Amino acid sequence: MARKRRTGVLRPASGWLTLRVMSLLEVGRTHTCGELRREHAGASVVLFGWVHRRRDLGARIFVQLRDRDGITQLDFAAELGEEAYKLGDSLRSEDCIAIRGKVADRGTNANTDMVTGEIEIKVSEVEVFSKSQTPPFVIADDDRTGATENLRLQYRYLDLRRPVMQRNFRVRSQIGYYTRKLLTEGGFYELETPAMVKYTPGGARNFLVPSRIHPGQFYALAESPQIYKQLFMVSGFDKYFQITRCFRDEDLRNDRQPEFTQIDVEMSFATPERIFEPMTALMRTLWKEILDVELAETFPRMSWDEAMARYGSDKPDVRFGLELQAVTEHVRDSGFKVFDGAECVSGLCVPADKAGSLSRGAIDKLTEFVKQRESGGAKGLAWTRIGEDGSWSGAVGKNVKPEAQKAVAEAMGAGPGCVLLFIADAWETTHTVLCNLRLKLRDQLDLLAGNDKPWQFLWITDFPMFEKNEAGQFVAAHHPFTSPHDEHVDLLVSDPGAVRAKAYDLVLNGNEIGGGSIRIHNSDVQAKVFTALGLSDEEAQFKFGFLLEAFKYGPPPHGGIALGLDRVAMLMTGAESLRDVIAFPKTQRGQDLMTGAPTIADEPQLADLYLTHRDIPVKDNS
RNA sequence: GGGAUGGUGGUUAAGUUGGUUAUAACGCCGGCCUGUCACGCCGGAGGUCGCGGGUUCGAGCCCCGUCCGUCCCGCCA
Repeated sequence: MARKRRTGVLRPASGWLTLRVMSLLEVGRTHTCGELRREHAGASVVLFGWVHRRRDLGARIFVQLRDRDGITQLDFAAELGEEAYKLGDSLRSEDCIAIRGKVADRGTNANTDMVTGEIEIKVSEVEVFSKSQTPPFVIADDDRTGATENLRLQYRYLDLRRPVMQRNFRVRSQIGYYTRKLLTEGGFYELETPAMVKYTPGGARNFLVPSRIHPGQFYALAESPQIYKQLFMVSGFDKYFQITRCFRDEDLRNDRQPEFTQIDVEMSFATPERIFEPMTALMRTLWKEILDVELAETFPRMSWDEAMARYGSDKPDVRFGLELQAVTEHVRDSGFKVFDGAECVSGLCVPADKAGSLSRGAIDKLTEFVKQRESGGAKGLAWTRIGEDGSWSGAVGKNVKPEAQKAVAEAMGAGPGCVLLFIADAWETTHTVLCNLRLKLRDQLDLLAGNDKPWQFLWITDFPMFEKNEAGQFVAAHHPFTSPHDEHVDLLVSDPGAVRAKAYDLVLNGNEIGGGSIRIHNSDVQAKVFTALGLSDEEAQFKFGFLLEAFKYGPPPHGGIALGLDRVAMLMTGAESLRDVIAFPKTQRGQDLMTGAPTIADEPQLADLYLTHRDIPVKDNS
């Protein structure tokens, strides 16, 4: 039923009276708090916002008024408006108000630290929309809020008022906008897929949703739209994208939330290069439009094998050198026991101009570092410093034969003043540890100093098709529909570990921001992959029968990619945590501190779902 | 599941070897102040030291358990 607007009823016929009665809310704001400049001087304006700070000088009160676009200084004084001044005197932090006043040029008194610092508003009229309790923490205009994350999450709506957070979510909004614009204009359909899907064991742990209508049965929240988007290709939609929520019930990290957002893309008749093209364009558009940064026209490609060999990582930070140098061949029979018995010996050469700060004590600390389990757990760190005369110091120098020293120095490009750091261990351990050591030295030795290319995108290609789980069985490295390279199909049976896939990741400054693959559309190849994975026909039918059935009806060759929107937002904003670009994130233990979720469901609800719970550990919530 | 680290007025932190009345800054409240901009000056209020147990003449501090935050490993594209 239509309701009569109250102001409509009250509003008298005559114009001047209307002005006096109308609330400032009805008048509407003329500007935001971020846009007034010197050229607006003299204008009469209405601003809405929150009281950011108040500086009471007695007969003159300055108030910083804040909205999402900025902060503008208000000036209250009795000569500007008696009533306004009285109200200004009563204002407190975070009151929500409207003001009317005249823009004044601050002249030589301007605050050059503020974009609106050239002007202030001489306030003649104030309307207090609502008063605020003293907030539990100060809404600081930068990162100095001081409040612990615990408290910030509990009062998330206040935390989000902070200008830095407002900026983060502006960027996030723009990422969505430009993604939709570019991909839609590029011929992609934005299509939706279900969040509640069939439960398929394997891969990430699923959140389960009990079915009321089907007692004892469950949906799963989608880990990703993977299978549905492939079915879209069977349906002939040709190019699809979606900005979609995904759910994974795995333990959280700084850059991992239980629900997160993907830019999900799939294309028919795809090759890896044909996927890279629109994704590169997308990154270029985002960086140009949002950060005004011109990215390279194409991003370099590097095979997984090369990335592992040169950086020990499938998501290398290529903003600096310090690459891994394999020296296993050169130190075979070197005379040094540590090297001779090892499966793989590899090292880093810290150049002379950076090696100065690597004192004996600093290297001892690095030795401790490489031994830690989270660094990869090497047995130790062999090292040597090369003297002016080319001699090697320490145990490595003493034990490694001169001809081996020469060969190693040559291979590593090492000269006087360099420090060489070696790990001798199993292949995987050596590479993992050196990767971690390399990143540690990046920070410790400030190796990014003077870096003139702050955004280094990289495509990592040709991932292994399979990896081994702890039981030694092959499991899909990506997912079981990933296509192997055509020339590797025969290896699926003879040597699965050697098979490389048409799978790729997009890496930015050492962060994986997306990944995808060309999918299998040939049932013979699919069958071989299932066999290599130890999946019987029955199991495959049970898990993916509907997809295999669909693939009997002329599936196009297709492939796609998924980008982590949250991670992209985190990198673009410089946020330190995913939580700073997700409006209402969960804590590391998966709780929402503001609402208290998750909570225990009551019995009637559980009964509806035919659920009973087992003994629940009683929590002491103090 | 494991490791590390933190929890002390509203907030952020200090708190020595276990010892008298638990400090400080910011915030808050009151007063003064007409050019501040993290305004300034004067005064004031505000504490179950996360929770439970133990050791002790005595615990913020030591021990055990537990809850919560953060980071990492396992796990996870």
